[in-house]
Amino acid sequence: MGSPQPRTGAQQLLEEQGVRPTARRIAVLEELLAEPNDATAQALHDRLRRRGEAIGLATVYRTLGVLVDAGIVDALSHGHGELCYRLCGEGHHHHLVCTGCHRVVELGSCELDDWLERAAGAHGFRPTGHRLEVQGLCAGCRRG
Amino acid sequence: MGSPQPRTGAQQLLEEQGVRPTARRIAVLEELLAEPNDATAQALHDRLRRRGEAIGLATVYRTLGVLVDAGIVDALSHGHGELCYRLCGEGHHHHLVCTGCHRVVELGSCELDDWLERAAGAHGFRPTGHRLEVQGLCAGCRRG
DNA sequence: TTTAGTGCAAAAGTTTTGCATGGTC
DNA sequence: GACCATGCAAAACTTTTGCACTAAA
Repeated sequence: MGSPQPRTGAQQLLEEQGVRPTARRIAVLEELLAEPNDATAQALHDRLRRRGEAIGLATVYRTLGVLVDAGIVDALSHGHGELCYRLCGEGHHHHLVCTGCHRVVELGSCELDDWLERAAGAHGFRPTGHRLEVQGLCAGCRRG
Repeated sequence: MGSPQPRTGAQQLLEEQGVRPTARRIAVLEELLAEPNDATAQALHDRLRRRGEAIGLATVYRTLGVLVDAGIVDALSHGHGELCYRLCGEGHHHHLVCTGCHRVVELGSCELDDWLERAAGAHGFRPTGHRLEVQGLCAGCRRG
């Protein structure tokens, strides 16, 4: 009874979300757990190969798609051609990206809803979702 | 004195922004002036060809880049692989996109600055810019 | 005439897909 | 054993670049 051997956080996360916890998926998720900021699919693939995982690029893309669908990771588009992926906390939040070092911080509370409801309503819209991305400079980069 | 012949709005807009008003650039800008919402570079190219313009796809991309640099159009990234371009009004604003019909409305006033200053400051960040994209359903699509 | 813009084709880069194979339930 | 996941390679797609040529100041 109980788990005979400890499962990694990654494996547990996958099981909780009803995603089959394969070795590759665990590896991708571990890489994201170790990444405080966001990373492209290509970057994740590089790191996994360097770490010794025999994983294909297509699998990284497929896995990230599965993780996004499961709500485990977020795909951010910074406005260039590629998407960035990032493990996300619970609930609604936004990202604060440092333009100096690319560090990402989550803004937990979102107090936009009331304003949005009014502003969108004035145009006949009912807002169903929104995405806010804030650029800024973190304390370190302001000094540096 | 005065203009001997009326210039199109597009040509005037280019001149005002210090962009050389070539035939191709005028054509691209006219297409954007006629588009109330946003459009991809490929879509604009298609329309221009269909309209009879002998314009290359590369030129459309180059022109859009010039127009974005000049602040005449905005590039929106909806989170897929391609960028959408849209003629923009003056000053700081945000976009309200209908997920039903892809209609875009500009939200003129932005009341986020105070909140942002506080929220970002709590993480040691100084916000330098932000982008808000709101998804919603317009009145027509809610009925339809 | 000198510079900047354009067309075409090729290249670069990211992401997706087809298919045979291997792993998981 | 049935089904899902994966590796590999090829394809699809968006965007950029090189270069010869043309148009604008």
